[in-house]
Amino acid sequence: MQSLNDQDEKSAVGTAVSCSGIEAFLAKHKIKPTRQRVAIATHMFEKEQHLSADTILERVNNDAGTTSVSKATVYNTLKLFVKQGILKEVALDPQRILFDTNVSDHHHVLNLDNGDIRDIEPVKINLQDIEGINQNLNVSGVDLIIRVRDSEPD
Amino acid sequence: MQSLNDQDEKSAVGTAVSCSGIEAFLAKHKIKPTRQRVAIATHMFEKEQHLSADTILERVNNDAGTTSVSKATVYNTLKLFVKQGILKEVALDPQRILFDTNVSDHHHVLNLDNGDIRDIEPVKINLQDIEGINQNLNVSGVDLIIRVRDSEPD
DNA sequence: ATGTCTGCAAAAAATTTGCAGTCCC
DNA sequence: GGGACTGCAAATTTTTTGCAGACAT
Repeated sequence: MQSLNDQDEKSAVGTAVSCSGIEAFLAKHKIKPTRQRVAIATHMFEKEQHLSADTILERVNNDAGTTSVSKATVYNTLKLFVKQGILKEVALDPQRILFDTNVSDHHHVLNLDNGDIRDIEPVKINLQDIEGINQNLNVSGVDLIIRVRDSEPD
Repeated sequence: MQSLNDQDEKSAVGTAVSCSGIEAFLAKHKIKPTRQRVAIATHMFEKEQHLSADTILERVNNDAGTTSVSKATVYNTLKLFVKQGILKEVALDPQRILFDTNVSDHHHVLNLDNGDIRDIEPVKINLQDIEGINQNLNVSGVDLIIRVRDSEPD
C-alpha cells in the first residue's frame, strides 16, 4: 500500500488519485491536463495497479464518461507520464510490458497461477557481493521479478 | 564464463558451439537441423552473447556462407530454441528483448555507459525475507537486472 | 500418396512519426 | 499571426498465423 510519494495534496492522492484531483495532479507534474490525458489518467490512477497500453485503451474507450482516444495517443501519453515520473514501465516478462502506478523504488512478485502482481520492498544490492565486478561502478537501478506458484512443485 | 551445461560433446561445446558441432547440438535438443536453423544457430552460438532477433537476422543475411532467412523464420526459430531450452529470452528493459545463449540460472548487470551486459551468479531469494508474503508459495524463477554506470553520479 | 513438419508471405499487432489543427501569447 | 504543443492517421516495426511446398514413410 504505497502512496505516489506526493507530499501536498494528501486527500486527492492516496493509493490512487481521485477523479477530481487528476487535473491538479497532472499539472503539478508539468503535464497539461487535456481531455485525453485526463481520461487516460483517470483510469490509470483509479487505483494502484499494473496495466498494459491495450487495457488502458479499452477501459478509456468503454467508459462513456470520458473522451475516447486513439491508440497512438495512449502510447504517447503513457510515455509522457513515464518521462514526467508519474508512471513506471515494467517488463514483467518479454511478452508483457506494463505501466505501474507505483513509481517508488520496488520490485515485483508475479503469481503465475492467478496472475497477481504484488509490489515488494527494494532489495539492497551490494556490488561487493558480486565477484569480479568493477567496484567503481555505481548502481543506477535494479529490476527484480520473482515468479511464484501457489502449489508445491510436483 | 559459463558453458552451455552440456556434458558430452566437450570439444564442440565450450563457451559457445563450434560450427561443425551445431547440427549435433540441435539434434540433441530435438531440433531438426535444417539449413535455416543451422544458419541461425551458427551465428547465435558463435559465442556466449545476448542478441536481438533483428541483429541475428542481419548477421545471418550478411554472411554469404550461410543460407539467408526471412524475419518470420528468425522469430519462429528463436522461439523454438527457447522452447527446447537452448536459449533464454531476456527483457533487458521494456525496449530491448534479447536472446541469451546462457541458459543456466543467472542474472544480468547492464552497463548503461557502454552497453555491456555481464552475467552474474543467481542470488538466493528467501521468501522469508519478504514481509507479508504467503509462505506456501514456491519460487519458480527470478529475474534480476542491475543497471550500473561507470562514473559517479554528479 | 498421405500425414507431418518447415519456411515464409501475408496478416495482425505494437509502436513511432509527421503533420493538421489548437491553444496561447 | 506565430511559435509551441496536441492528438491521431498513417507509416513503420515487431510478431504471429496460415498455408504451399518439402520430407519421410
